[in-house]
Amino acid sequence: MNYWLFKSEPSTWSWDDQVAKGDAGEEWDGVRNYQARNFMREMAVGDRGFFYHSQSEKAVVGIVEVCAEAHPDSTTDDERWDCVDIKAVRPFATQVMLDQIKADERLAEMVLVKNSRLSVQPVTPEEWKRVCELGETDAN
DNA sequence: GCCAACGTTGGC
DNA sequence: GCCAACGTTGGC
Repeated sequence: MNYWLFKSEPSTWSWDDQVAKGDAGEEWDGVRNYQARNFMREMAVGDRGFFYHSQSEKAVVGIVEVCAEAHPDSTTDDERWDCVDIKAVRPFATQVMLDQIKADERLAEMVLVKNSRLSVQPVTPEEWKRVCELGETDAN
């Protein structure tokens, strides 16, 4: 199983919106960046990801699971863009703020820190464990 | 609201 | 195939 991070502006699509979709999940559509798309194409059903709120909150707020492999993005006719479906698994007991991540030397190499603009990104198992620890949340 | 960083586009 | 111009993202 691989780990990922999905970034969203809460004003556009928030954790609460994601939770409201329940186990049916929802397309992670609207991605128009090749790197991000390529990561989604690598995802398998059952992979886990962090749900990150950018802009005003800048915090990891929950854990999601990939529930459908990459397929054409229904919000465009452009065949270049694929997306996966994800569903909410559980919220973090404590949100993990970007500041905390930046301050943690074990997380210094996270893509979130290194390339803050990438909206879908891989997370290493070590980073996964550490962020869950900071969020006081079950990593599994 | 500004601006730096980065990705994409299009002219050559 | 390079690179300038432009648009977008996201942190501050």
